[in-house]
Amino acid sequence: MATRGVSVTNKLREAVLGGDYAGGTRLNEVDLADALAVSRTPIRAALSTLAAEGLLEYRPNSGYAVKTFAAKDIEGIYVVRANLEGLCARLVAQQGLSDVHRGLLHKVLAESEELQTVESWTDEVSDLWRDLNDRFHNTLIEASGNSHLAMMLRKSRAIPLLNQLKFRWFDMGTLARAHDDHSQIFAAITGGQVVRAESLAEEHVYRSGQRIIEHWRKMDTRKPAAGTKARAA
Amino acid sequence: MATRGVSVTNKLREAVLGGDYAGGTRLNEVDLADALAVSRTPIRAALSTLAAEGLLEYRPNSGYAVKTFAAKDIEGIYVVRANLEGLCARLVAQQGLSDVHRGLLHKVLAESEELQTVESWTDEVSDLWRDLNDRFHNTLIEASGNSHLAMMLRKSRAIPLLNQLKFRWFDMGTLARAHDDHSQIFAAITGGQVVRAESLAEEHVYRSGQRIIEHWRKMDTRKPAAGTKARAA
DNA sequence: GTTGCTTGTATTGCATACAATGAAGCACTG
DNA sequence: CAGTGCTTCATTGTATGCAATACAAGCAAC
Repeated sequence: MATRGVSVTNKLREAVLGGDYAGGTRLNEVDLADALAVSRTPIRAALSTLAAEGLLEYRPNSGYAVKTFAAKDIEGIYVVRANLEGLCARLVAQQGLSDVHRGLLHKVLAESEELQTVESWTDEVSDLWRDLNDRFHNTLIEASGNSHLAMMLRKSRAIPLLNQLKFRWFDMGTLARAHDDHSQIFAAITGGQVVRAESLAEEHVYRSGQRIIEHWRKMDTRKPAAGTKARAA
Repeated sequence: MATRGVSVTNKLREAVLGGDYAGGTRLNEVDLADALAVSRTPIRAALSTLAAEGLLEYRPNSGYAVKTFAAKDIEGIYVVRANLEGLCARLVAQQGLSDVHRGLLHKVLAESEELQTVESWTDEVSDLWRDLNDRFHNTLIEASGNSHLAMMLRKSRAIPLLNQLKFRWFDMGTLARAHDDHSQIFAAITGGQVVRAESLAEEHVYRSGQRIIEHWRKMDTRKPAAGTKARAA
């Protein structure tokens, strides 16, 4: 078993990414210590780690707060992410896929294909697709063999609150399009079409980013009172 | 004045980036606490922060060690960084430069031009150029107005040991070429040549990366005994 | 000589006590 | 009544003691 510090860090990270705390929420050390049944020490370790990861904001003598993201921030993040995913696809197309990775991607695409047959977009389908989507992108990242790129992309994908939003608003048409994008990217990669792989991947991410920003904006304006210092119950 | 934790973090970060510790060096908490005349608590905070930043590696119940970078890692980092700097230049070219930023860049280029007249490449010149180079790139990043991109680039440029290597091996020819690159990039941006700005910036970083990898490789093979557990005096 | 166990020691993990800081409320003054 | 300074309290910052873990040296058995 890992140390308390590590497991608290993971728990807290999940909570923040999962949207358990509103943006701007201040995280009180003793409350967290109570809630997780540990002392303040591992809590502090976790908080400083998450702050360095960019999920929290730190102000000396004042503590940690969940970082807030405006729609404009999300836009900036997605521009970067699109570029990096494009780079990733290009690298993979250049150096070719290993049998293992090709197998994994093939499996993901087959399961995605199967998912097309469902009737309507339920939460269950949403979860399934999220898993497939993650597996597709993660496999590509792994196949690039570039650990720094992997780290950057991980950071670009870890945005508080986003997880609870992502894919909930999907419909079958959007799913079909996303699945088609994945297929095309895969085809371009296996076909050694380097430039095309890059463009497709970049465009794929960019488009899904546009959609997310749209919905983020709605969510943002729905509770503008938050402003600079939102507070949770 | 900031808290001890913060200032220790900064001191340690500088030390690691400046190459005070060999790659793989284990950082002992009590030794550091002694050396910096604080208790272990702020030391631990600093270590966990730096680990999250990717400068140190953490192993539960074993402590923190300076992350080691093989030439291949540097290569991977520079591929990413080149891409991001390209994106940065593109964004700036798209949205145009503010008067302030144009002024700053102009000043940097003027000073760089002046630096061309020196006779030989001394350490002093090296420091001057490092400053100018940083200012050029940082201004561009700031002008992009994308804080996430800024963060990613900061992480891509913060590599332990690199600072002590960078530019020491330059010569006047290399300087001339780098300065010319900067000028061209600036021209492309002010001229609104979006694609050209991107290509130039990407290529500029990529090339300087190639040079650095070369020298890193030399440095790497000079002390291969280090292996997995190099140790500093 | 090698393998496995045991024990000792160095080092990290955690909890807690206390100090320091900052923010909110209060009385006091103009 | 507005504004200012003080007091108080909640909260974070730091130090330190003790517990737990990992690693290495030494020993014993084969």
